[in-house]
Amino acid sequence: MTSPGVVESAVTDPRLVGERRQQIIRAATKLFSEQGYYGTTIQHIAREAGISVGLIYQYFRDKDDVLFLTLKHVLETYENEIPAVLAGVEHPLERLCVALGAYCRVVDRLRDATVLTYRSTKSLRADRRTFIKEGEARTNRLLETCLRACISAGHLRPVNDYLLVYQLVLFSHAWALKAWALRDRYTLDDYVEEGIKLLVEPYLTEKGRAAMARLRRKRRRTD
Amino acid sequence: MTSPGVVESAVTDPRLVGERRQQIIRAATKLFSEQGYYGTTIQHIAREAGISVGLIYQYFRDKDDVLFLTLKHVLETYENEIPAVLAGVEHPLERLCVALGAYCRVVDRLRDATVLTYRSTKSLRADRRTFIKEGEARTNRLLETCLRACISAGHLRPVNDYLLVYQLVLFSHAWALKAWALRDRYTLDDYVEEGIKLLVEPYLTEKGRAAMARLRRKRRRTD
Amino acid sequence: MTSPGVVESAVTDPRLVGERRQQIIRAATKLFSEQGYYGTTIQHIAREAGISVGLIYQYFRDKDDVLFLTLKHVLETYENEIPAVLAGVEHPLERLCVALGAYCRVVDRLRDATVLTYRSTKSLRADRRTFIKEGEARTNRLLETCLRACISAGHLRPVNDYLLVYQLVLFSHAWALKAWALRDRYTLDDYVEEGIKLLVEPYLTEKGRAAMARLRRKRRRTD
Amino acid sequence: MTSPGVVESAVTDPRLVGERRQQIIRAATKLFSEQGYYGTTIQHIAREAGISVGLIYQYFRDKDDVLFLTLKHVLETYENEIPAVLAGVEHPLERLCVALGAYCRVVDRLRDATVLTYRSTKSLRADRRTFIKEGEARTNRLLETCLRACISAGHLRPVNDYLLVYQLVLFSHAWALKAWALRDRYTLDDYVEEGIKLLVEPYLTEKGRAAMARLRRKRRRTD
DNA sequence: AATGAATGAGTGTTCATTCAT
DNA sequence: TATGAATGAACACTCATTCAT
Repeated sequence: MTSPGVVESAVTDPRLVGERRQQIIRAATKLFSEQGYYGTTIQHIAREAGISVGLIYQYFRDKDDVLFLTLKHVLETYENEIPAVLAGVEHPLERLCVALGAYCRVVDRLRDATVLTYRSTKSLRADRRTFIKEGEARTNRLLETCLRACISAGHLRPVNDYLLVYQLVLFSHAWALKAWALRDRYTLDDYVEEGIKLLVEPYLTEKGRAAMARLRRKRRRTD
Repeated sequence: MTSPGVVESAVTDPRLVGERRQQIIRAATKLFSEQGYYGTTIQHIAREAGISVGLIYQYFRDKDDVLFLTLKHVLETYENEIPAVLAGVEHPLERLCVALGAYCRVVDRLRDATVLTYRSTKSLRADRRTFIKEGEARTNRLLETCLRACISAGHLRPVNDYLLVYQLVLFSHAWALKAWALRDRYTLDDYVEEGIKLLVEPYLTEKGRAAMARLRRKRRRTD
Repeated sequence: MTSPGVVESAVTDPRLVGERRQQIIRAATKLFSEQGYYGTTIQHIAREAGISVGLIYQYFRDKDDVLFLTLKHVLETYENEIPAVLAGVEHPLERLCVALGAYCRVVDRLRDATVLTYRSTKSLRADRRTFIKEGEARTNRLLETCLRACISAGHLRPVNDYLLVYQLVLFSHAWALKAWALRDRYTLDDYVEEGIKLLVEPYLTEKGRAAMARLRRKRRRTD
Repeated sequence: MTSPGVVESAVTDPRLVGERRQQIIRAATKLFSEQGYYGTTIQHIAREAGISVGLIYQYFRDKDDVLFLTLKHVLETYENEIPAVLAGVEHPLERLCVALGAYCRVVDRLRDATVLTYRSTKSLRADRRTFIKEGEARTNRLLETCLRACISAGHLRPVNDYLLVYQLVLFSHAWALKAWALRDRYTLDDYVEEGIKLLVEPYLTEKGRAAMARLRRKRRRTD
């Protein structure tokens, strides 16, 4: 059959395909996030996007397709945004902290869509569910790389990096998943700061602690 | 009108009500977990439970009711199990570790239902959603109490207990949420052990480290 | 099959059959009248009658049976009540007026059930519908006899007695059918009085007018 | 929220809305009349109308809506037809007789729907029931106006016009309600003629009788 | 004779998908 | 390309009826 990651369209002009899909996915993300996959109808999406029902079926094969591209879009945002923010940052510890901050900020921006990831992945066809999970794993690896660099450089003592990455990811996701319990107590920046204190600092080596202090001073100057 | 946590039944015999409800919830938990709330029909549940469709409506007002009691059952398992396991355990650090282990073990046992909590809470009526969230908060407080006792006793250095509890909870939930990524690499016991290393040990004080070592020796003897 | 007017029962004791049926019909009449045939469930009737669902099926074959006996009961009330009131009344004009008054009074007492007659007769099986219509015709004939006696005696000029009987019946039924429009403007007694002015007096002969005046005076004395 | 008399449609083209609704109401009127509201399923209506089930829900919110518009259609026919027939008729007595004839003719044409009015009004939501009753009152007023004009002009002696109007209305409705007892004995025209003899002529004044005779002669000439 | 738990066919309604224009 | 009216399979829920106790 078709490969799991590709969605075919009846329309040939690739420029138009891109535009229309973006338009539809924007609407779908909003509605799926607010009312869930099953609470959102194709007719809702069409109205929200300002187009006709039939047109959606020119750009997506079925509703599953729309959900899939919606979730894929969230993952792609992670995969684009985090490396973009890391570009130019050299110091391993700084890279780790910046990556965590970037992750949390994307979660904040796509809050509803992040929740959607937890709620609706199982609504997908099996092969696409796998595809989405692989995307998630790829994002984790971005953090894993940063974490390992810190360990190699001796800033962090050897820890179970595999599980610690998950804790960092869950910490970020929690900003969306447990928004009702967190947003009243922390600003986003404070939350990231607390995350570093909780999930990075305890594992710092002597060297790491010194490096961290320097980074803190530097940051304070540039602010 | 009705308080959110109570579900009425057309059947009067309380013994029968208890039995039938359990029978239905068992079936519903299985199916909701496998196929989600909307992917599961009342017909499915009836067939799985070995009863007729109509009978479900003698014990639950509607499908929402079935989901609600299913989720409530998960929460009640936490709230019963964890205190039961803690009974008789004295040392603050041991209580914390035992609580984490108990939490993970309940998650392991109700793995599908735990995932269901994340997927389907939003499908509930608003007041019941709140009710479920409060149940979750109550469970968190069980861990929070253990954690604070450790800090008061000087075994753990002062940390952001509110967030650390969330990390411990997420760590436990991850055993269900990310089962596909974890169950190949860890047994449940190892996973708990790693959790302690990752989310408890780093915050130990000098005193805490000594106490922990003693506990470890004691445990090795009793095993 | 069974003859249309007979309803069989699984219970043999005829005394019990009579009592239970009355108990059930009382409940059914109330509920059918308030919520209509389809808006009333057998479970409602059982609760209202203070018995179990199963018991109803010991005394009636099905729901249709219950409706049938309910409607039959209304007709029988007419057929018993009107002759009872007429007994001993001699003068043809007085008999006509008394009959109309009795009819209206029964309608008033069985107001809801009378409306039910209009609403639900069609819900019956065909043969029973006919049976009910014949009962209605029988009641009409009671009035028809009174009316014809007045004409024969020269109190009323020859009129279309067949249609005038219908007008008298409709006038009585209107007290139930259009209650919302009539009960604010008239007491039951006034309504009957107006009915006589409207549907009897205009057809009086010279002789009839004299007789009517005498009757009026007589009645005033006895009041 | 929505005013009780308006029914919204998902379809925008007003021409189509009109056509489809008429098509559906025609089918519904037939079936509701034959089998009653609860005996008729949406599937039946769809098949009778030659369309799909879903389409009905594009033009009506629910089954209640279909019944409501069906009943409303009957009332509107009265309110349109009677004034139309009266247009150009000058003489008060002629107007009254023409109005009664028009009323009976509409009842004849919408016979089943008229019975439906009696059977199913209670199946409507409360606010709509009121709406329908008001429509009925409006139709009554058409007759009331004719009747009062006759009294003012001295053609009819003073009578209880409020109740006489009801008798005229019931007389017309009886053509539908008691069709089984009337249609074998009268043609529609004869029935109307008998109605005039029964419910108009007895109340004529001397002047009225003379006028009536002239009208009769005139009519015989034009026929 | 009496109970009420259990059944399951049948109903109103929704909504993904199609297709004539 | 784009529209939106039309379709009909599928679902939650009801309730007359049965039957074991």
